[in-house]
Amino acid sequence: MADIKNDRRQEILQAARNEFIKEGISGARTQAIADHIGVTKAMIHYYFKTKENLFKEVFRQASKSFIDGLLDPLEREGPLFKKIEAFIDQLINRLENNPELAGFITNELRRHNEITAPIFRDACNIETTVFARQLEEAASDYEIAPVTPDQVIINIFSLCAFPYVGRGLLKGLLKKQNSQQYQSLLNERREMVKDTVINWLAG
Amino acid sequence: MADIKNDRRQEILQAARNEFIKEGISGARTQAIADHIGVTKAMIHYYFKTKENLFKEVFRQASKSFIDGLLDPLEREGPLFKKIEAFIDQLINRLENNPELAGFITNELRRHNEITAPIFRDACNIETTVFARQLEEAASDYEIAPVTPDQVIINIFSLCAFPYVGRGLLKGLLKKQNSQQYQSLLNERREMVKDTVINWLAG
DNA sequence: GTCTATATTGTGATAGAC
DNA sequence: GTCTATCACAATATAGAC
Repeated sequence: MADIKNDRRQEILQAARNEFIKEGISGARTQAIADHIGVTKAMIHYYFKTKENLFKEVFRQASKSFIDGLLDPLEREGPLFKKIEAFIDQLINRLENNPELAGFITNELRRHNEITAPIFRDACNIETTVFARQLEEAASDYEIAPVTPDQVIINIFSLCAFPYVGRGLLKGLLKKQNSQQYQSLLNERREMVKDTVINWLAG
Repeated sequence: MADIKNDRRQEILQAARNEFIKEGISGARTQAIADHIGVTKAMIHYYFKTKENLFKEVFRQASKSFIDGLLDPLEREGPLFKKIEAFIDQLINRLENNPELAGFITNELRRHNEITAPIFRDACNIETTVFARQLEEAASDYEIAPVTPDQVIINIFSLCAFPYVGRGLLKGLLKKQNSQQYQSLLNERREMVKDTVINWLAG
């Protein structure tokens, strides 16, 4: 039946997602994916033809799940600073729920840009027009310093995502061998990132 | 002679550095390293025994070159905000001079933590006692908000490094297909990062 | 020190039986 | 749809000649 066929396909995709996120496309092994759900490599070929096809599908879904709706809080009606806080909350929630996802996406974009950039670009089919206009108005009313939406988004993403993507680097630099020590630093950051961004804008 | 032996060793290390930074340990090929300097793979075995040994040596040098002296501006005498600005300048200089280095280190730490974390920890043999004391004094004099040195360093690293490590992600998100457009965003950031950090501390 | 040649294992892909 | 068996080749490691 079509349902059985679809189930098996989904099962492979799920196992592939785990393997690719953990190992990257270069380190991932089709054998490991097959083993994990108790089928043979031939099944992967049957449903996806090649490892690269399977990777592309995983990367597409990973990108979509990370990006979809991410900027929505900025596009709703409401006061500027409230919206920024809601956006930061949502971004940190996503990072917290899937701590490896952002690192996977950034790294595969770095190492295999040819393959991944078009897929990621496609997933980033989102708008920021409301937010851009609101920033401009606030700046011309002298409520905030004159900044571009691009730099606001870079700042917020950097402050939120790097502690996850660069976790190992920061743990070494700050000498936090204990993971709980580092996690409590992360917990403190939610309000701290909001302060950092708002203070910067409010000047 | 010992010098010739040492030269060839260095030559292999240099080629390996390029290959490993570009491909990571999983994607790197010993054949590619050998080809690049016109020797055979047997040479690599002669000087380093295994690919993993060679990688460890490359990662050790990469970590040291990134970390050594990095926090020095914070440990010198002088006013707090000047020191922070000098630190940000130096960090961005290093990222600019070697845009792939931070991404390499963060990713190998994520993917091969068992191997890399001890090496990186060893490279991070640095002090921040002067800076920590200065932050504490400024906070008790109400010159700045009460913050820990750890969070200051996380904020600065995030704001400086993520635009390089997560370049592909941000380019997609901001729809900058043109690399020059993205580079000019990076150029604007040097002063902007300083503002962001100082405004946050000054409250 | 450096190379050629080869051992050994791993890895993605696929043909063909059921 | 699923498996067994196998191909073709890539990759690291290494022995042995020079």
